[in-house]
Amino acid sequence: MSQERSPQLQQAFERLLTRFGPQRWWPGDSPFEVMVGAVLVQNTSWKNVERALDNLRDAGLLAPRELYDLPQAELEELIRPAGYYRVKARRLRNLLAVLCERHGGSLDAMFSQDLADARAELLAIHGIGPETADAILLYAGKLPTFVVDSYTHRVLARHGWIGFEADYHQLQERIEEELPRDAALYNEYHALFVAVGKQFCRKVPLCAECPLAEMLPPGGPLEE
DNA sequence: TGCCAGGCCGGGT
DNA sequence: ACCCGGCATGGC
Repeated sequence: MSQERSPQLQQAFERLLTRFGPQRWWPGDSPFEVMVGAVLVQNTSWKNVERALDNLRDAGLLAPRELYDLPQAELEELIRPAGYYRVKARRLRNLLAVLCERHGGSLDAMFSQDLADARAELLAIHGIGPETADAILLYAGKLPTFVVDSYTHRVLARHGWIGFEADYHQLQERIEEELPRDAALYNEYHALFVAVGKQFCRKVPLCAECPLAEMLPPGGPLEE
């Protein structure tokens, strides 16, 4: 019954936090900006997203109604630096339609539902997948859902904490069952996974200087 | 120069 | 169920 839970993820969190310090994610001045950024950053570097957000901010469009009223062609031009600008304009408008037409443009209204309901609502939007939905819920809504990304997957799998074949849901369950259900912790931890991933998982996988190197299984990182 | 980045969708087998 | 291509810009 009281099954013993190994504290590996908690230990990894401590190490990453010690090494990298608080990440203060998500960059953005308002929850709405965070929400927009979550769509724009899909498979894209944050640097490019910043340009797009700057354009929107300079145009005074970082508000639900203002952005939703903008013609799609103009939206496309403004977010162009973020890449995939035609798809993303469509995806943003799909999201804005739900936000504006179902919740009167109020993020608070959208996030005051049960987490499961809010998540389902986001996932039903064309162009919003699990990672984008969770990023919006956690970073814009402060709701406790863990954001899984490719770095998270690699780190956990290479340490043997989960199989490489694990899908998004399995990873999320595995992580959430081992950590206290705490939005601030999830927030920091996801950002730390990205930090360690960028530095150590890109070219040289989990090299000796990786703060998690000592937690690797005997024989080193597992291969895919 | 080529490859990649904080995904997601649709079509083919 | 699986695999794969499309989507696009900017940085290294």
